[in-house]
Amino acid sequence: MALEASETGDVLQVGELEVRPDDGLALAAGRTVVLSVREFHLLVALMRRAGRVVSREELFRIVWGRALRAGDRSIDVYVHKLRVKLEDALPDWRFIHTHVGFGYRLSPEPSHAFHKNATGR
Amino acid sequence: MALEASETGDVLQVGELEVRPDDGLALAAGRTVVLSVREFHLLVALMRRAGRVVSREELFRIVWGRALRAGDRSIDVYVHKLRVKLEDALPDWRFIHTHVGFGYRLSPEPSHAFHKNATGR
DNA sequence: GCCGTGCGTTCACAGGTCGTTCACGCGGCG
DNA sequence: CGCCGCGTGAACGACCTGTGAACGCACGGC
Repeated sequence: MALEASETGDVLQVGELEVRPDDGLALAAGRTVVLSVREFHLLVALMRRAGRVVSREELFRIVWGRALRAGDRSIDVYVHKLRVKLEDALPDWRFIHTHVGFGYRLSPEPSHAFHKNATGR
Repeated sequence: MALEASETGDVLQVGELEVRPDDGLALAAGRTVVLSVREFHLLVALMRRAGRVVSREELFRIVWGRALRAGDRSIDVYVHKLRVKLEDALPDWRFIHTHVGFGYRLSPEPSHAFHKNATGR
């Protein structure tokens, strides 16, 4: 897996976002972001795979601990909740990008980026 | 920031173009290029055969998983879509070259190169 | 026990994207 | 000229996502 720290007091950081899995703490530019348990686990999972496209299957298995059933939209809903809270905390950045047919990818990008074809969605 | 570790298997690279088949990720000069599933598979297929002329039949079989029917123009359409997005991401380079009657060949060439008759191989 | 609140799941509708197929145009060649 | 191979824009139904809301539940206070 990643060569980032393992479970010992690690601090995940992506852009202005900082998360401490062990402490159940999420910070946006220093200010704490209030998340529910699911939201938090989902964010951690995404941050541990920052920059990569993660399939819904994988995300669901990691966060929910079981296989994703066909038609289950929980992930979409939680991604949305996360987006709302992140956008609320850091309006100028977009973190969770959709790759249609593939999954989601987390990485910091200016929210006003040209919507052409590069680094988006 | 997370280190963009390279723990995944293969990373295809052609010029400024980089593709990670396992992650469903395509990068152009570092910036991610948003592709649909078909576009992505087509690009992967071409990159795995970079520098060689690949027939439509072969490409179709690889990407679509079935035999190319006479009159099917899907390939042309997708090659075009790919060209547009690649040109959009790397305006100074042309990647997909048509070999009339034979197929397509992927290799990086300066877009302003004189169209003589030699450049590729 | 009764009620308010927060959470996680599921619905339903709306909007977007994708993949395929048409239609039209163009240049090369017999 | 007529045909063939290819480029390209558009049309269209199928499929995928975004999103607000409804539900059922667990918990804690009163």
